[in-house]
Amino acid sequence: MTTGLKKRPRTKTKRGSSSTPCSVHDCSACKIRDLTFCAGIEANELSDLSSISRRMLFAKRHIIFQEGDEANAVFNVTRGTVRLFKMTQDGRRQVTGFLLPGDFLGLASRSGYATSAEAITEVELCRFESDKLETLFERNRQLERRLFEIVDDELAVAQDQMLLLGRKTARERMASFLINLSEREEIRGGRDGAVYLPMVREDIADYLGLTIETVCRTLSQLKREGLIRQSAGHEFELLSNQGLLEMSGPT
Amino acid sequence: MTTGLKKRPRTKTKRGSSSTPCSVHDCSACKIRDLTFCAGIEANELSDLSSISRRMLFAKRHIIFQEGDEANAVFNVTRGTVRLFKMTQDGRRQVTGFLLPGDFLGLASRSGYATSAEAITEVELCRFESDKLETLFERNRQLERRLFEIVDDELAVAQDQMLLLGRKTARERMASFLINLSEREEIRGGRDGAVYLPMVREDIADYLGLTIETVCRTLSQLKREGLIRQSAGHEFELLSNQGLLEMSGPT
DNA sequence: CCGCTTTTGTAACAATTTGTAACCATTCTC
DNA sequence: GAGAATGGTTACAAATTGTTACAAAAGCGG
Repeated sequence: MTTGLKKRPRTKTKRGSSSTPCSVHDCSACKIRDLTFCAGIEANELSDLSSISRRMLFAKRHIIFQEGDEANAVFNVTRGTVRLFKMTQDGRRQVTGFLLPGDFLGLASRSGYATSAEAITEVELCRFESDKLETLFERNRQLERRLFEIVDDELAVAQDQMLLLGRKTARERMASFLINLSEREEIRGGRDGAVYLPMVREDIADYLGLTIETVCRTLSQLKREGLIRQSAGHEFELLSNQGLLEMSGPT
Repeated sequence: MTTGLKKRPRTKTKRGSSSTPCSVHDCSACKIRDLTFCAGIEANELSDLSSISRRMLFAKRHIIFQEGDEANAVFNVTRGTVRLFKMTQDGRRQVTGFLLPGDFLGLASRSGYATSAEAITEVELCRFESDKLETLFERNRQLERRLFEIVDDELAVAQDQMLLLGRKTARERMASFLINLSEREEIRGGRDGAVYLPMVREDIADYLGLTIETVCRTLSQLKREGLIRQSAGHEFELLSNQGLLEMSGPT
């Protein structure tokens, strides 16, 4: 690798103004509840959850929260795609994750949110104020345990990503990325072998520790080799899951 | 970066045989308690903690647990240094962290321990069986919350490491590493500006996503530039914290 | 204390990835 | 609908880092 020092001009993001004010949400109608930390909650307790959750809408490119902001709420994505990232003062960026519907966001240490969160597409979120959630935990330990599990999983995912960033080649990173997204979309009811990539090349580059150009070149290579096909603007098809899996590098 | 594909012959590790059978431990005498999740526990509850903790000793290079092992215990390091890592089938390794006295280990998702843990030096641990700890949590929510905090912190550290692996140069990585260890050792009572590196170059390389040679080269460079000095085999001195900080790359 | 192994250090060379630049396509704006 | 801005792609040069090879130093076991 060379540096990653390049300071590319980055499209301006917009601050919260266009998020709709909160509106009440009905958790019992939530179609992706089983993917979230709200899974496994008793039917008669769903109203508890509904009562403390608020639906929010963010337009494309709008910031949901920023690294270091005081963390007084957590969220579930119910629609759209979110990017989490850290920035350096000199403009380098590391995307730490992409969130799909059902994913959780808002983890924080004592120094506030650990990353910034930004809407890639239009995004709909369920918002839970931390202190209200704490109160609910008092009565529902199960819910708390579920959240704990989620954090543990996040940590495991982060460690896998360290392996990718520290020890995998560009091709392996791209293959890992495509397979990972494809699997996650399949769980959410996506068509097998189809991958939707709403993020731009720069997002992928900053996620995989590469440059835009390397991402482009690698994608082109994979196309030439018949492993993937670009069926539409942001739509890809994985033509050989097997081949990509082998290429993604051993676990 | 090039590949990281190189499969170096690695020194054999030894399996648990040389860990001493558990012996009871007195938590009230623990000198590093304030660094661990046992911090902030009431004096009259320390005996609860003592009753479920067991002291264990691991010789240099011995495995404490392996990635995927069923996770039925967590640990605190009380003496020595531990490395956490993930391995690929083809022999690549990513070290996900080095643990010093006071550090916690044993985080796991549902699929067992997320990483392997190995003693770099002789290591002394406090072992807590998970189910006994769970029972204690029922009576002491504070303890549980503290553990939660620790996991959150780990996640934040992991994300910082992603930034390092994805976006920092070799020099910046080395500088970050030295400063980070120095700060952690200072908290533990180490001499200011002194860093003890019990791990070998290969460990550092696998932690920073570099090769042994690059680690050597970079350390030599830093020495030539008067930023560090090697006072003894594994002892280093940071001669310009300022310079290293600047070099470590912006947060 | 000696001989072996392991670890560290250095250098020359090679390779992957990046940097740069030019160009095209698409979308947005006025 | 023209022009600007954004996003994507490719070619080629440059560079950091990896690879290979070998020597020096340190550590270890007998």
